[in-house]
Amino acid sequence: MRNPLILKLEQFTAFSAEDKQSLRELSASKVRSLSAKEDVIREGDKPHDVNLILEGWACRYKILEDGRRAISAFMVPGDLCDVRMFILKQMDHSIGSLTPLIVAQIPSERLLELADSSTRICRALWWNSLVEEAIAREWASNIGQRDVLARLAHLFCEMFFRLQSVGLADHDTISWPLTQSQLGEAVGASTVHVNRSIQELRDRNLVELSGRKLHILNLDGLKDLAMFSASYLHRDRDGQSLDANDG
Amino acid sequence: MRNPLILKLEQFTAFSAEDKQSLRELSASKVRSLSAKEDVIREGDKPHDVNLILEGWACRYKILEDGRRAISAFMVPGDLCDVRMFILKQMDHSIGSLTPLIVAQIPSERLLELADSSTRICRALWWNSLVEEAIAREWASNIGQRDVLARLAHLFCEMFFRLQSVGLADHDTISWPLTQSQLGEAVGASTVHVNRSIQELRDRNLVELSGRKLHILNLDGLKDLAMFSASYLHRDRDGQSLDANDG
DNA sequence: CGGTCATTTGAAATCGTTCAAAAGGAGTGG
DNA sequence: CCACTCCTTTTGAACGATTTCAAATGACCG
Repeated sequence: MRNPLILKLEQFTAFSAEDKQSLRELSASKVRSLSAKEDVIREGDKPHDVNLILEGWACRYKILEDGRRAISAFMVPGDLCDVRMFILKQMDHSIGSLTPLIVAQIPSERLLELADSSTRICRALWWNSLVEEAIAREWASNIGQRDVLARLAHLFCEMFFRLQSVGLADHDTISWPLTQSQLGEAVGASTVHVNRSIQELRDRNLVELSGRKLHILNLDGLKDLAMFSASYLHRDRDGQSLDANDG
Repeated sequence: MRNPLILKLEQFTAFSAEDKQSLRELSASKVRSLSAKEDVIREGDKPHDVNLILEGWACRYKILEDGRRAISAFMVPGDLCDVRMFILKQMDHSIGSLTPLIVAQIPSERLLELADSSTRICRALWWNSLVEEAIAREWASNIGQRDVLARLAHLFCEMFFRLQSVGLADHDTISWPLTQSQLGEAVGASTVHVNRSIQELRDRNLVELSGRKLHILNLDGLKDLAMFSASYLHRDRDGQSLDANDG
């Protein structure tokens, strides 16, 4: 199996064989399996390891005082859960599994050592945090300015590109483990309305969603409806100047 | 005048006199004045300087294809506009002034040098980016899960605490330069609805908003309504262990 | 085959938008 | 100080989007 972290970071710069080897060793750290609907980390925790998702989906969430759950991000293979913990005293939100999950628990010292030892890897990790921030901002403006139909279309586009970049898109199809109610917690809409909006996307022949698979029938149409522009994902090898040349 | 960047970063760790001096010199870099409604940086730009806001308010925004403007963040004195540009090839959104603005244009090399020379400052800057990311996530869940009344209440709370931390709150009053239509672009609501929601907040004796001033009459009530918890602002000196002891 | 959870449907109630217009500042030039 | 203008705030009313509640249907698991 290709390593999803390496695949993702290579969107930024080309690694040397040595870089890749170090990153692969990192992912071979203590591997942990979780089932669906468990917490990887809980709000208030001060974790010592960084969790790298190898398989499955997770989400960042908060429980509001009135009991509802707000999902603020989805995380898929290649995503690092909590790099921020080098600095922040405690988690201000929780991370929970949405499917059975396989994560590598990377001791934070090892990650720091690696970043210190290779400028290329250090920059790539930095790039990665900045892209995560950009995704968070895009999420906010997605939810703030679009109607629910376009929000869903936008989310479908984003997850398609993100999974594609870690080798998890099969042509125009990705796995889609989310229930409509989880989708509602993410886009800020009721389950009923999510359901009706998905039907509308289906009627317009943009997507097909069944059997935990999302099949994108008309990517351009979906992007138009969502007003989606992929620039915030920064997949354009911003760090080319750092490229290693021994691949 | 106290330096807003120092005040802000000191929420994380206590600086030495020397640290403070370096930071002060940074803010004395080329100072630029802008009037309201200008762009500080435009989407697609590749800036070479980092802009530090010394006075005034700015916002991050994108223009959507249908012409509407989505505001995804407000920026106030002490905020650094675009640290991300060390890594990313180009801006994926614009930054525009909302009031007349005074910014220090810090050459990126100087900021990097400073970060290299002091672990304390380096960590404080890192902390700052992570808090910005947390603010972006909170923004998303604010807009996704709350009704417009609570969204406004939440934004009022956030800006109050942020301005307070850079010494710009006068007891329970902060300056509030935003028009209701700008507020609408930020919280994802029509101007009319923003107006009616503000009236409701007024009727409930939570805030008073007039003459470009926001007067908070009942902070606890406002926080309850907003389901506001300040933990995401990480004002609790997470980096205490790095504290200098010569203040 | 029953039980549980996810999806779908209908209808009423609520929230928020849109359009159009009036009222209220704040600044400018005479 | 007034008249004029521009911009923001406020109001009313109709319309549209979305939620809520309640119930039916479908899918999967043991």
